[in-house]
Amino acid sequence: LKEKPPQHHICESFHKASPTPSKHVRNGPRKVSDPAARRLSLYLRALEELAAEERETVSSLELAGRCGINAPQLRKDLSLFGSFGKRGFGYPVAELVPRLREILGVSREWRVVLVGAGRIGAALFEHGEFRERGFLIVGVIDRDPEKIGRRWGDVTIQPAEELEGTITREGADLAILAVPASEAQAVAGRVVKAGVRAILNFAPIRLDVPPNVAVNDVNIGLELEALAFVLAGGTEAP
Amino acid sequence: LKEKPPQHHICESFHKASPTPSKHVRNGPRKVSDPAARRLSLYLRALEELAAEERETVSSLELAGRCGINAPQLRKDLSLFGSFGKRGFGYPVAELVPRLREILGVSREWRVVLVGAGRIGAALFEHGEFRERGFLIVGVIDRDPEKIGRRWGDVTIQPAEELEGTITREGADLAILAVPASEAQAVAGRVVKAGVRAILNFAPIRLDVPPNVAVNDVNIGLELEALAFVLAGGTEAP
DNA sequence: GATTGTGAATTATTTCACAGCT
DNA sequence: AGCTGTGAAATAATTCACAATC
Repeated sequence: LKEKPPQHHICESFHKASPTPSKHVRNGPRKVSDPAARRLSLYLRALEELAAEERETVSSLELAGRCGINAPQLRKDLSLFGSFGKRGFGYPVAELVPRLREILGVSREWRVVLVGAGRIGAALFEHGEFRERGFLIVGVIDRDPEKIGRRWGDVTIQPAEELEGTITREGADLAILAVPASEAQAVAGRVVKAGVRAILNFAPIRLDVPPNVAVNDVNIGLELEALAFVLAGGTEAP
Repeated sequence: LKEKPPQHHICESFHKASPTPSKHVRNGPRKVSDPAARRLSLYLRALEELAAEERETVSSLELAGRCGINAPQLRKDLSLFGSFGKRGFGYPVAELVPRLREILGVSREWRVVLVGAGRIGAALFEHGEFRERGFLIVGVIDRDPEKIGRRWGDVTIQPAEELEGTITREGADLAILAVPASEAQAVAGRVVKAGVRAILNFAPIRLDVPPNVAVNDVNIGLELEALAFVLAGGTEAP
């Protein structure tokens, strides 16, 4: 039995390659850690709220406070991508929003194929937030003959055989896997072969994918267990 | 505007207090980091599979491989709680499963109140995995008059006013918040006041709760954005 | 006067390497 | 011989502190 060295899940694929940090060549992003990247999403959301409130500037202290982060952390995170703030004033909200959108890759539209039209799939489909944020569901796949052919919004549920066809025809960039654990690995293999390079996986198993594919797991059971662990006092001394 | 120092979300509440690590007093758990705690859930799941396959022992190498973790990491994680393995043989599957269940706090039943009977709430309710793992939904709350009074399995959907009553009557330990972002903070305040000490939050906002309450966020939009960031090449040099 | 940007210090987490059992 | 348990080393992430700037 061999050790499994290449980690394809997102935490690992975030900081790949280069052991030399190649520091501070301002203007132009460098290696960004996974936690930092996730915090950027929080900042963007908070900034969008501020923009809606017509706020012109915001200090690192206030923005960080809204995100539950501390101020130096936020400043450091943003400084990875440039100097957006004005000393003495804070960050210009209206300018920073599009810059962050650009950095996070949400200034363009992403085409998503949803595999699995069960409860979770349906909940995700209805979740309007995606569309707002530029994630467009261009195909829904299910193997249940009852569901095939039904229309969800603009798309018609396709049978499993149409998975690859839908991905290539619609040019899907991203797949959401809302299928049973027993099928998830097989589906992952197929979507990858069809050209998808990022997967949001709701099945509670580790997907084995090539190193150039990013996987993000949403494991609700694990989240509950983490809470049980805290409630049970697992973090404390006996 | 003041800095927000106390972080109640789970990542922070995991490693609270004690700056002195008070090291290796074997037999009895010590401070456990958030990532380590989450890995324990992965190990448990893999071990349960192995138990189902009637495997007697498993090496750190194989178990770690199945979880996408490396072997020394796994050994170190387990060693935080004791010495479960036999040198030269590996870990005894049948013994380790209940020990890990105990450590993770999933050997007992946890009583859960589900707030929000919309798409996400319904998907969660149907998600049989919870019950298997000891999370029993003892109450469902919604404010939609259409839904109030409907029966979901053994429970009847209660109106919003019944939130506190349900929590105390049913002795709920844990709340799942599947409500719109605009209501999440208010609901969080109420469940905490009613005695809940752990929250699984699906609303894309940061909940402000007292420091003795654990919050775990499931933020699907953020997960998608993290994938977009990788697809857009955000982690790489220009 | 306020607030950013960032090297340096600190703290946390992971990995290594090997002694110690079975 | 094989594999665990664990200090020590290495790496990563966060926080601090303060000079630079508006």
